[in-house]
Amino acid sequence: MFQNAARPRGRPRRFDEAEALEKATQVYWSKGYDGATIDDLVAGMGVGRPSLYSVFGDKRTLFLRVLRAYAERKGALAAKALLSPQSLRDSVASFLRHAVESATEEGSAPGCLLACVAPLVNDAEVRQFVRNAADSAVALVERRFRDGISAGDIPSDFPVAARASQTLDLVRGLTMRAQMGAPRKTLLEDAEAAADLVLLPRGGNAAPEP
Amino acid sequence: MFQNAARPRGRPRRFDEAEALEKATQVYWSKGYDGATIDDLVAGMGVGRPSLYSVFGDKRTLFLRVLRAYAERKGALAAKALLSPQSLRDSVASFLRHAVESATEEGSAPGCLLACVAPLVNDAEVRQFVRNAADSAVALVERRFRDGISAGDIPSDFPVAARASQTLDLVRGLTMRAQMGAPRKTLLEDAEAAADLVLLPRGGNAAPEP
DNA sequence: GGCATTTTGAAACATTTAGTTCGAAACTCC
DNA sequence: GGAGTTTCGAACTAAATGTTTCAAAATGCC
Repeated sequence: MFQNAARPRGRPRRFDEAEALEKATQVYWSKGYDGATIDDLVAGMGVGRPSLYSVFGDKRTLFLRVLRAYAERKGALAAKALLSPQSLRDSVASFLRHAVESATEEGSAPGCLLACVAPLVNDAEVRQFVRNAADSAVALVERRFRDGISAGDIPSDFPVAARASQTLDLVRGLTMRAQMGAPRKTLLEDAEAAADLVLLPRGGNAAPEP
Repeated sequence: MFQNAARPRGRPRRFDEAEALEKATQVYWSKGYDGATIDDLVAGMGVGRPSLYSVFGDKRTLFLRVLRAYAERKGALAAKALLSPQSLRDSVASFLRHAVESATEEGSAPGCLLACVAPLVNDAEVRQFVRNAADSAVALVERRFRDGISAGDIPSDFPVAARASQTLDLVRGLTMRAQMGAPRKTLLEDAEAAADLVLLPRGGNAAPEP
């Protein structure tokens, strides 16, 4: 009555797969890939060791699943933060603010799994994934800048590509400071300032006031 | 005749302490703190295991020594890059360029020990050290900005504190991209653009052309 | 040359780690 | 209720890891 999907045949699982993956995210996030032991994961996920291996594969495979789920979830939130607001300035500020809030969320380790811990993992597939995620992020910001040009929020000679990658560099900087323990309040103020900076008109020209 | 310092009494060391520390830097840098095993260090440093322990202490102590030496060396180079040029724009560009060059140096792992691997080490002393290094760096840039105001390179209402921390956030972003495998050429171009960005006059005002 | 002193290399040690095995438990289907 | 299927918990294994021990080697001092 409660589940429309037919219940599988054998003994039912004691854990929820998505929930366990979320818990695994926290473990990897707070301890790093090498620093997280299987015991840490077993304890943090609330899953027996054999279940961990049979359901999620080995440590590396689990990390990849964690990373993919994390990137999908956080990527969607970041895109929403960037694309929801009307004005470009609000979009960029919201994007940066979201990054800071996510990196300073209580209950999670500070920083960012994708930005701070994954790049350090010595694995070709992980590194490729991180690169792709970074490329997607800058492409997203670039698109928003182009829409801002169409909407007249910024001049048509706005250096879209450069400012997009600078926006992401600033996000990385804020995220790393979050991991280093910088307080959320400071970082939120800096996020606002960063939004102002990347939207500044090119040097040497007067700023148009639309 | 060769050494003015009296030679110590016992069997002479087969390795140079500073050189071994440099090699250890490379090992920690490329493999991370948890990822670097004592075997890696012994192999990379060209030092026997007992010598490693008797001279450098345990793994954690060695990492702290490595980190301190690294920060001192790289900090001096960064300060030189920032303070040598005459014009402010050259200073900032040189600072950013130096960061990129250091993070993409061949023969070393990409990225930065202090920016990419140390913050992930789960140790209070390491984290404190990283925080202090970050604070020193932003203070250095702030000072350069203030000198730039005195020299008339930038207007007196230039937001020194904000732009200094943004400069360092951009450095962090560039460094992380280096670690992710971004090519040096791209990063050097982006470093120039970053220097232009952080020196842009405040929005809404025309840029003074001195 | 012999003695004190320091470093070295190889091996040993205790612990931790990633990954597996296996019987018992919990469920569905008949 | 019993057969078949899947998961669970605990113990196990083999390898890796951080650290130490110890005798032999290399030096200075007398």
